[in-house]
Amino acid sequence: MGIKLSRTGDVPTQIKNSDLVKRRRKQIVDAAVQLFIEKGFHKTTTRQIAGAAGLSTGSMYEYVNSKEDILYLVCDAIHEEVEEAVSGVLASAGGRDALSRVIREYFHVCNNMSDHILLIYQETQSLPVQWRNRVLENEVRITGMFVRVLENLVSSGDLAPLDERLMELVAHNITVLGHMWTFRRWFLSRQYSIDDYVTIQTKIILGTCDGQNSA
Amino acid sequence: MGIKLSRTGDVPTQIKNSDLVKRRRKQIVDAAVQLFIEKGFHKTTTRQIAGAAGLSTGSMYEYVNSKEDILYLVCDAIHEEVEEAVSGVLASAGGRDALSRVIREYFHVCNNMSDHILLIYQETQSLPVQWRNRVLENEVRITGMFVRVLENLVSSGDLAPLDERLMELVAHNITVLGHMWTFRRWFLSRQYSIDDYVTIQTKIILGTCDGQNSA
Amino acid sequence: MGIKLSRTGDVPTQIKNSDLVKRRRKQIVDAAVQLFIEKGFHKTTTRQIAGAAGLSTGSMYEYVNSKEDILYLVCDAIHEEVEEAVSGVLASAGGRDALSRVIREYFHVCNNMSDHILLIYQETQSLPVQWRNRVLENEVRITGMFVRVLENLVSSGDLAPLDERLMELVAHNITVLGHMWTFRRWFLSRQYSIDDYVTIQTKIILGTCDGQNSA
Amino acid sequence: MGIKLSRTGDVPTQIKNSDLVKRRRKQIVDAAVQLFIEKGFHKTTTRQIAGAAGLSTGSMYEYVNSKEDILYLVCDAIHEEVEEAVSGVLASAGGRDALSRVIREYFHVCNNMSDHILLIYQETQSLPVQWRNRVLENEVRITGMFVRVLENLVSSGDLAPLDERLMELVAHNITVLGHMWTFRRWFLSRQYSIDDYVTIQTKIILGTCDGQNSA
DNA sequence: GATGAATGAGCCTTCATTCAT
DNA sequence: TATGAATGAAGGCTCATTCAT
Repeated sequence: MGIKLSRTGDVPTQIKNSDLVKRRRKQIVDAAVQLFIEKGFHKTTTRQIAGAAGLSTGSMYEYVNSKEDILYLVCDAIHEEVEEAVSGVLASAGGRDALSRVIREYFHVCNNMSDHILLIYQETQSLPVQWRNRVLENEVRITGMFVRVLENLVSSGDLAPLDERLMELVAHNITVLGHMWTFRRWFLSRQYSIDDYVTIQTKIILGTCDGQNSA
Repeated sequence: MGIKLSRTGDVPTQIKNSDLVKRRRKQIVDAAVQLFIEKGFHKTTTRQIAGAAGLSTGSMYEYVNSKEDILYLVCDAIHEEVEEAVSGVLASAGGRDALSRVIREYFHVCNNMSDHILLIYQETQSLPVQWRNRVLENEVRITGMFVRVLENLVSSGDLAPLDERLMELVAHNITVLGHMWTFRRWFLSRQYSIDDYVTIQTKIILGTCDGQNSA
Repeated sequence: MGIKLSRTGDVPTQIKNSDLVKRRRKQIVDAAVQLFIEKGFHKTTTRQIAGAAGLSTGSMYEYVNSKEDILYLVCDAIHEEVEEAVSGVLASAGGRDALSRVIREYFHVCNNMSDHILLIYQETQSLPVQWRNRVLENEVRITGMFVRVLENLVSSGDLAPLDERLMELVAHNITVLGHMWTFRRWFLSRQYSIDDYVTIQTKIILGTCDGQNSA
Repeated sequence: MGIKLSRTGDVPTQIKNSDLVKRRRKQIVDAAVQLFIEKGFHKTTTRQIAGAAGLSTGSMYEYVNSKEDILYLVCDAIHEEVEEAVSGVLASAGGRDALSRVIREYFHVCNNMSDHILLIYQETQSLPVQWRNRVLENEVRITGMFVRVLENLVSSGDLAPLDERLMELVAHNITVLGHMWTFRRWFLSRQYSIDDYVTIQTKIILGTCDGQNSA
């Protein structure tokens, strides 16, 4: 978890200087994220991306082999950001209310990265299979972080023992309930602020753990 | 709820015979659903759709004004099918275990219509705003059905009184937890059968209701 | 000149009843003229014409063989209308001021049928050669009417003898100067009313005749 | 008048090298003029234009945004050519017979550019409004050149004083009588050579000026 | 390493015309 | 006669990618 393994190394390049590659790819990804969010992957042209990234079309194609490459890079960057944000809290997570704090933090990340998360839901399908799988794995790795939080809490006694499978599912639920805010915010926000949402869902999730306890 | 209001009447046509319109559109939608699922909206061509529907391109465009029309028709048909399936159970839903039964049914619908539900998550964005909104409304109408189930249970005494807002959120959770199976099945199914999934999530959801009670 | 030879008889039909043909074709032409003026020949569809004419597409094609047929019928109808209007004045044309009266009348016809005349300038080219020629002949036949007026005036002594070729050219000038009002009205009308225009151009044309006299 | 202001700068491009733009657009316009004259705007395909211009379709669209752009470029080029030709004579126009010389020159331009002038009469309507207006303005600017010739002649005493409005109308008449040769040449040329035409019309026009004098 | 012009396959859509009913 | 659904060739335009400079 401490290892931040940038998987983007797997996207091959024409360029030798690897620092330059990193720098240019950042430009590309930053530009692309915005554009993909605004107009979607298919309605964004490579020209627009290159332009927004401050590169010529030709140049861009020396740091990237296809438009799909860019999409992968984008998805990866998004996941990395989510992961990083979450792992920040995890570091300091301990004690009774660790779970609530992690949930709160994570849901706020989801709130802030709404568009990015939606992007992944919508465009992952456009990726070549291999990369689609990579993105899906990223997705479950994030869930894995929650599993570990739960495990720690149980082992520290801060949480009553939980069935292994249940624990995993609870982690998935946390993940997806965070996402839910991103695709239903347009509706939910009529009645709930993000804080309301966090509060209630937290109760529900914790209730799950407790309730299950007594079941 | 009993009224099956086909909203597709809003998509205008060149053809006068409205029975024919219904028939041809079914051909079109049936063809398109498959193709969209296989290759995505953008990688499916109108010629492919027309061909698969057994129509000439020209003919197809007498029943539809654009490729986007087709996408809308597809989304609408999917929602209609989901709604219909769910409302089937609702009719006979009563008594203590009504909620479990509805959940089970709904989750099975999600399981069966996995690809269709994914399709909606992925392609709704490609719709013109007005129709995108229509599709989103369909989405919450389905959630509304669960709200009503909960209300009925509470009012019949089969469920302990629930805060109004909580009830709504529970309904959303049910909806989205059903969807979760569609986008995480590739992973979850390694450890859970759909029935396992139903069982555990049902417990969690019911726990929510009970647990909340005691909170 | 007295003979109103409807040249439209040359456009063949499927239908026997020739009165019906005449009636239906009138519907078609009336509809088409408006549409062609509004949107031009190419941007008007046969469907629109049929619709506006109160016929089904199929029906229309029983009175007409092609879209070009319709254009020809339209051009012909316009010319017939112009011709008729002009020949009305001719009948009563005599005496010193006959020429001014004819000019005034004709220019007012041009003013009223501005759009129609423009239509002919713009779309004649889209006609099959044979019909294009027919339309061009119509055009010169109208000019011929002015030639005859001049001849009559000369032979009645109301106009000084004019060189034959000059006379013909004057007739063409009258015709085209009438048209000029239609394509330059947008500009000319800033400074001249149609009546100003008539007055001045008449002077110029008459001056031509007189001036030429003394030359 | 000495300033040749190419208005085509208003048509935007993807290409940065503006010399190249000029060169390629010349290829495009040259090809298009021929094709439009031969078959008309609507029956010419963009592929044909690109082909005749020695470009790929894609390439052509880097220099132009639509087929209508091409039509505008064509109309503009034609007007520029006419203007240039006429302004050539104007430069050396002075003395008694200046007007005749200008008329002769202009009518010969019309004779040589017959097809081009017809093209403008026929296809201007297919232009988006804004450009249509531009073309119409070009048209009156050319007329303006004749107005100025007349003014000079009057002020130099080579022509008797003329009413301002009359002068303007005479200029329009010159312009349109030149055009007349283009749309009626098919008929007129049976009896008049272009030189005959020039001679007679010149007399008529000059007669106008003189005759009007005495009126 | 960078640039940006060139490419051309392919897409969505239109519409004049026909023909079975 | 009248209807209107069906046809399919063709058209305008886009855009990911390449490559000469």
